[in-house]
This record gives sequence, structure tokens and C-alpha cells, in this order.
Amino acid sequence: MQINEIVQKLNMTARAIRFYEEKGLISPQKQAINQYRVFTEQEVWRLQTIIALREVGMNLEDIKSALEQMEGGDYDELQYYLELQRSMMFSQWLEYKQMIATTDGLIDLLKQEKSLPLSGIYELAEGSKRLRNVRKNWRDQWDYDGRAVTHDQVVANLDEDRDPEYKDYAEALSSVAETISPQTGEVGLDLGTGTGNLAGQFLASGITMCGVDQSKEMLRQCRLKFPHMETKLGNFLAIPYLDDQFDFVVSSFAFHHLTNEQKQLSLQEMERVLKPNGRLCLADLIYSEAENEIKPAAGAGKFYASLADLLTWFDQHGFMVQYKQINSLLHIIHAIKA
DNA sequence: TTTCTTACA
DNA sequence: TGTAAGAA
Repeated sequence: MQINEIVQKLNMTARAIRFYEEKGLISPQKQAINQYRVFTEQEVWRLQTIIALREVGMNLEDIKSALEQMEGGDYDELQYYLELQRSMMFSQWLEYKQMIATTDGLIDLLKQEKSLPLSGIYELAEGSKRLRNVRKNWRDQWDYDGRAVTHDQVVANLDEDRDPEYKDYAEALSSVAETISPQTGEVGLDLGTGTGNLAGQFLASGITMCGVDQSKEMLRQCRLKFPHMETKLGNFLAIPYLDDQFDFVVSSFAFHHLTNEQKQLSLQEMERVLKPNGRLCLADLIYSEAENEIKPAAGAGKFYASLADLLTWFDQHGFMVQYKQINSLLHIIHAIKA
């Protein structure tokens, strides 16, 4: 097949095809006489794949590696690329939501004041820019990919001196499950599910669970352990689910990886995916009280929330809250969306 | 007529 | 990636 047939068949432009070749995504043979490109079925298939991946917003570089993986029969990688794409789309969706809200704010100001007060504009613009940056600055700083395989052993054989972070791990998990005490037929979300240890508590009693984690390797382990659990790549700041999807949201030993600013966004996100009257239960390392309390160092990339801040947030957002303390840092927080 | 390459937007 | 120009 020559280039024009392809162009019509897949309705694209010849320039695009040559461009893909230039970028090394395809490499059709050329006729010796006139240098015309000749396309095989294989190449048509590749082109179709490129178009499809393009359609979901993947850039050419990523498509190239995805294609290479698929050549090697590695469909896991492709799945990862698609999930990454999906989670990015959720980030963008939220950004748009934010921008819409900002615009609405400006429209309201315009209506009320007949003019745009500069301070208001500035505030709204700054606000949305800040939110955008907070989301953009999210990264895997913790190398969970590298720790995925050994993670379960680490939490199983705790050396409390070396890993004070996971002290009372098992107790915390079962406490969360107990607190939520899910009804048959309910659907729950485990944020930062890792290898699915918390979700497993619910799965064991026949509850449908979805898990979100930012580490693909953690999710791989999780899928091995719980093949029937739905897992998605994503993060706390742009939960890859639509609004009002879950009866309850849980999370353990993960929230403290967020900065305080990110925590606010994250709570907002949990609220978004939670059904009306949904429940939320967090097990995490939290400073309990008083400013003058001696706060143990949280370590790099860790930000223990203050209990008071959390309670305030829940209060302001119409949640009923209860909490209990497991050890000096570890708390279980239970909030119900009224 | 068709496609190719190259340069530029 | 689109468009334009010159060549095979």
C-alpha cells in the first residue's frame, strides 16, 4: 500500500505519517526506483495504534516506547501507559473544574460590582495557579516502585527501631475495618493501597474494593495478591474516579506523605468521590495536640498532620468526626459526611 | 499524477 | 504537524 491509500483508510495526513517515521515510530520500506514508501499490514496496525494512543492524549515519545514494549509482547507496560494517561486525564479534569470555578467567581464579581475589582481577580487567579502547581508538583519521591516486592515483609517483620513508621501496623488496619464496618453491597476505596493490605481486610468480608496507588509496582504486587480487586494508578490529589462513587474511603500510612497544603486538596478529593453520607477513615501518623508538644521529626518527604487541623477541616466541611489514638503518633480518624 | 525532501511557520 | 516549493 502506498501512502495515499493509508491516508484515506485511516484518515490522516501524509505529513503525519512521514513525521512518525522521522520520529522512529514506524519504518516502512521504500521502493528502490522512486523512494515511494510501501506499507504492510503490520505498519497499518501500528499506525492505527498510534492514532488510538494519540486520541487519549499520549505524546509521541511515550507512544514510541509503548509500541516497543508491545513488540516484545509486554502488554503490562501498555496497560501502565494507559493507566498513567488515565490518571493524567483526571488531573486535567480537576484543573478544568478549578478553572471553571474561578471563571464563575469572576462572572459573579462582574455581576455584583459591575466591574472587576483587581484584588478579586488577582486572588482568584493566584488561587487557581497555586492549586495547579500543587497538583503538578506531585511526584513519586519515595521510590515505592523499588520497595514494592519487599514491602510486605517489611511490615510483617517489624523492627520497630528501624521502622517506627509502621508501628502497630496490623492493629491499625483491623481497626479501620472495624470502624467502617461495611455492609454487604457497599463499595469502598483504598487510597494509597500499596500492596492492598488494608483493602484486603474488606475483601475478606466480601466487600467490593477499589484501590488507588501512585506506584505501578505496588499495584502489580496488589494484583497478584488480590486478582479481583480493581486497582488504578493515580494519586491523592486527583483521585481517578468520578464524583459520588464510594460508600466509604479508607487510607492507611499514606496521608503523611502529603504536604499540609496537599492534604487539604486530598481531603477535598475524598469528599468528591464519596457518596452523600459516605464514610471516611484514615489511619495515619498525626501530631495529637498542643503546639508545645515535642514533635518527633517526621523525616524527609513526610509531613505529619496536626490533629486539630484535620478536625477543623472536617468540621468546616460538615463531617461528623470521631478519632482514637493507637500510639504516640498513630491515630484512626473516622468522619461521616452528614 | 504522485510522492519525496527540505525549509519554515 | 501544516504548508509551500522544487525535483524525480
